[in-house]
Amino acid sequence: MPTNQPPTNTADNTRARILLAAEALFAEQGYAATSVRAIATAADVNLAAAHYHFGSKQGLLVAVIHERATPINTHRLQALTELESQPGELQVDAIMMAFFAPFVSGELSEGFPRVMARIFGEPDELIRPIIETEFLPVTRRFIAALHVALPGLSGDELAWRFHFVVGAMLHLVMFSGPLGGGTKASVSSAFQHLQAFVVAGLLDGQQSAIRSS
Amino acid sequence: MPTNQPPTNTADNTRARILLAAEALFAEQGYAATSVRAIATAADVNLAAAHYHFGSKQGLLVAVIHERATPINTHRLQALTELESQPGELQVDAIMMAFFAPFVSGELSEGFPRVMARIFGEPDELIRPIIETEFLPVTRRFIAALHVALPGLSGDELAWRFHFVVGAMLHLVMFSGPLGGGTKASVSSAFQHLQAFVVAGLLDGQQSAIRSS
DNA sequence: GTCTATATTGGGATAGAC
DNA sequence: GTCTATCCCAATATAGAC
Repeated sequence: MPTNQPPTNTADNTRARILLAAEALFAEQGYAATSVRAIATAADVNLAAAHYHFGSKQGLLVAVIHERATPINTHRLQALTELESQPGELQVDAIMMAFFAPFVSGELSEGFPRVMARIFGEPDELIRPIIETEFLPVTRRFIAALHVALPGLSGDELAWRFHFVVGAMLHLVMFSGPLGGGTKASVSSAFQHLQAFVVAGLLDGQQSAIRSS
Repeated sequence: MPTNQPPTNTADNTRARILLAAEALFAEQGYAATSVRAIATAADVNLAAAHYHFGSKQGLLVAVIHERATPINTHRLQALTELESQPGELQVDAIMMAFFAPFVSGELSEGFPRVMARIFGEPDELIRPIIETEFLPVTRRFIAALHVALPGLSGDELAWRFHFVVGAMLHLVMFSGPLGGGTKASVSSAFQHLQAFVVAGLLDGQQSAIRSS
């Protein structure tokens, strides 16, 4: 009769353990500064196992991001679709909430968000396919929604502002960790500050007919 | 009589050439993905020369950043001091202009700005001393100036908002290059968008008594 | 699917001649 | 200050036994 022993290593959770260790180390050190050896060691897994399951270091990164991006995309789209189906005008702050919330849901800042914040330091050839595959489609949906909520802005203007939103979000993540000297606010409160900041930035230049619901 | 021949390699411009090549490659690929060998080759310099002049790869990075940060800091402080010495209220958008303009002065987005945008992907131990030494003092001055211009905001709130400003700025730089699919606006026009966005974000929650000069 | 052992390459850094 | 040559280590990746 199998007692509930702690998960043994010889199980097929090997793949999952590698993913968790990789996420943690990529978040701490970035991609290039992390070795597959260090990941295997942290996961208590043999080096060859990592290559067996993911093929290459790059494949491991793609898997880590895909694993997290998929549910985030689902939640973002769910929230956005629900907003769009509601009567009344689309609110910018509701759209942004739908964008931010799934990104930090449940987790602290020591994980996937930091992986994303660091990944942009890598060479373009590495990150471009990841960004385009995992995030661009949903990003376009959000920009389209903002286009409805902010009819006064051109597509160019809106695209830039959305970049600013993402940049502010990722930079916040970086400074929520050991790098944030002096700003020790909790992550959720920091995201409230972010929310107010970007909503104001997005609304700039619009007629103040907002808050009419 | 020395004719004006193209700068020869055996001159003491070796150090300068290494710095230029390092800046270009760090901007393209990031720090970790760039080898000192590649830098030496690009600079048409011997590998040992790089280590002679800068000691280590990290020393080379520090030198690259210091070389550019120093004049930027000077210009930023000059502009800010001039603003503070003028009669009338401190304007948020003038402060931000003083912060942004020296960062992109003269240069396109293929250089130091991209180095800065990528550097945050590196491990904290590498970048923290650089940030604190080269940028934190001037950053504090700007936050203090914003504190005068935005008396309604707490110090915490202001610190966060400044992080957002920096994050938006650095992300803009990344997407002004090959990564910016579809958003091919010129860098200066992009910075005008950035300026409007962050000023609105900074002003959020203030009484609209601005524009009173 | 997991391990040992290893192939192979590339990179940081230095010694020592010039 | 510059060069050649090299040390030494770390890294990705794979072959092949189990």
